[in-house]
Amino acid sequence: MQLSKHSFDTRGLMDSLPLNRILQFADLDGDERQRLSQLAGPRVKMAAKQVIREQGDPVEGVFLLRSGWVSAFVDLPDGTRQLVRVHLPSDVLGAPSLALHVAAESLVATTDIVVATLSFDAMGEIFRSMPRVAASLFLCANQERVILMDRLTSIGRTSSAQRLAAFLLHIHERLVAINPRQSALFEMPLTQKHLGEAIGLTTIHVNRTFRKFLDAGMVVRKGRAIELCNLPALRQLAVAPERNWRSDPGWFYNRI
Amino acid sequence: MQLSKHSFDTRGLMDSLPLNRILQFADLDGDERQRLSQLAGPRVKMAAKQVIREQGDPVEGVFLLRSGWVSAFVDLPDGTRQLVRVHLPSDVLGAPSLALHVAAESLVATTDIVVATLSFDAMGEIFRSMPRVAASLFLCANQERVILMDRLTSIGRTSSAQRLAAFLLHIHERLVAINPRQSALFEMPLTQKHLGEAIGLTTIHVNRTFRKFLDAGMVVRKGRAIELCNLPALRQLAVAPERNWRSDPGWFYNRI
DNA sequence: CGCTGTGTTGACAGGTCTCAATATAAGTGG
DNA sequence: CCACTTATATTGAGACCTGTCAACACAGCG
Repeated sequence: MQLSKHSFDTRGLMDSLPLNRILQFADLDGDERQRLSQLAGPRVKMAAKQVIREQGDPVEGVFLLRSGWVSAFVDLPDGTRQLVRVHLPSDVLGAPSLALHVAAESLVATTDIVVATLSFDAMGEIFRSMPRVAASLFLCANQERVILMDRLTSIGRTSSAQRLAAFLLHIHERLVAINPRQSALFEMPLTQKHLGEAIGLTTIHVNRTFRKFLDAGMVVRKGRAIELCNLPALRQLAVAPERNWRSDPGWFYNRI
Repeated sequence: MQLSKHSFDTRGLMDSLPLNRILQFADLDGDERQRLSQLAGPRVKMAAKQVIREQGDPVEGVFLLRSGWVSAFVDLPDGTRQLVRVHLPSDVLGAPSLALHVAAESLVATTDIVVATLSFDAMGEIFRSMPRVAASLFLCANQERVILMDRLTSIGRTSSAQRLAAFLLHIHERLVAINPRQSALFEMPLTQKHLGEAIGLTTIHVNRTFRKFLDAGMVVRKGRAIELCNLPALRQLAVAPERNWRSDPGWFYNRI
């Protein structure tokens, strides 16, 4: 990992990780959370646009995003790239590449971020002695698959306006999952170039499509933030099926 | 699951499952394989076009594909659908929906198939007492994420010919992974409609694109089979990055 | 034998991309 | 704080790729 000059280590019990994402399917007990936090490496600050790990780099573990946004790209030889995932705080980064020797995706800080590392040894420890945490990671990976499947469907089967609406709604829903009091107004650090790379359109066409949303009053821009003013209309436009993630603790963990 | 009238139960030690996919990252010992086979439910035969589990159906576990091809679709309200995954023998089916109450994808038999079930209880047992098998499932899930990311990149950033080439090559590579002696000639049970649903094109455009491959001699059709006659040309056309899956047993399992 | 699913082809419409240019905002160094 | 540079956003015109509509051939199958 490229270390920022501002990087520093504050590992310790008081320095608990944001585990919202891993804990979403069921509560882990205090001991499990504490051990998980202890397994994480030092937290590292990085500036926006810094590269956490580039496609082709050797895989030495995964990362836990403590704060900020990270974009995962698949780079193509011609210089274009596909934004395959926008990561928000508490996300596990880079796990897909665990199946590979070298990273399949480039992880790029979209905002200033703080990340911690989870080494192979830490992963091994989790699977060896923390089966409920292992199951949580497994479920998160499968949740990511559903999200990728929905993105694939959006890009493969729907128009530019539908794609953009679905993507903006998806980001909003994820922010709500992190903070239930999140309103429809949120900071949007992704540029229109990012949006195009995410939904399979050119920057120019994203601009035209986004402009239609603005003109229609469905979205309003306020500085670097946007407000989704007409969620029902956006939802109707974006035909994406609703996904209700499991949150009933007993369903799976009781069996472990 | 919809039971075929031909379904029958042959669970038993002699009835070992095809575990190529789960074993790909590392060898499990005989005891682990045996217990895994015992955990699986009865094997069930189903005819082509039968639905294993439909989008919206309650999730009660996952499936192990013993033989045949299965397609996973995300269905849209307007009747169109995205083919998000082609499953081959030894694949785990339906795992993405573990994170949900109801299935995110429809699993449809593309050929006549034989599947076995893996219940929640079986999954719990795996995570509780077979950590190396759990890790294998986790790695498979992450491998699937890479594959989905590559499909997303293909659809989002490349032309119709590039998409079709990448998809045909992907199928071929997976067949080779199952059978290293697999030649470039293989049965293709997917219709052009399937292909279009997989790579985000209309059937008609798939036909035109495929025809160009035929006219160029890159692909030859032999009955229900096709032969990829010019793999280098197809690979150059499909800009998809090559993914070399880990197969060094020690890297992760030694830590468990 | 008709039926249904699949493959094939042409003409045309439409959505998205490309190219070019400009405006606006953000970042940087003096 | 300003001048400069860079990144991002915006707009128009035209080309190209892909989709739509319509029609027909062909095969498998009951």
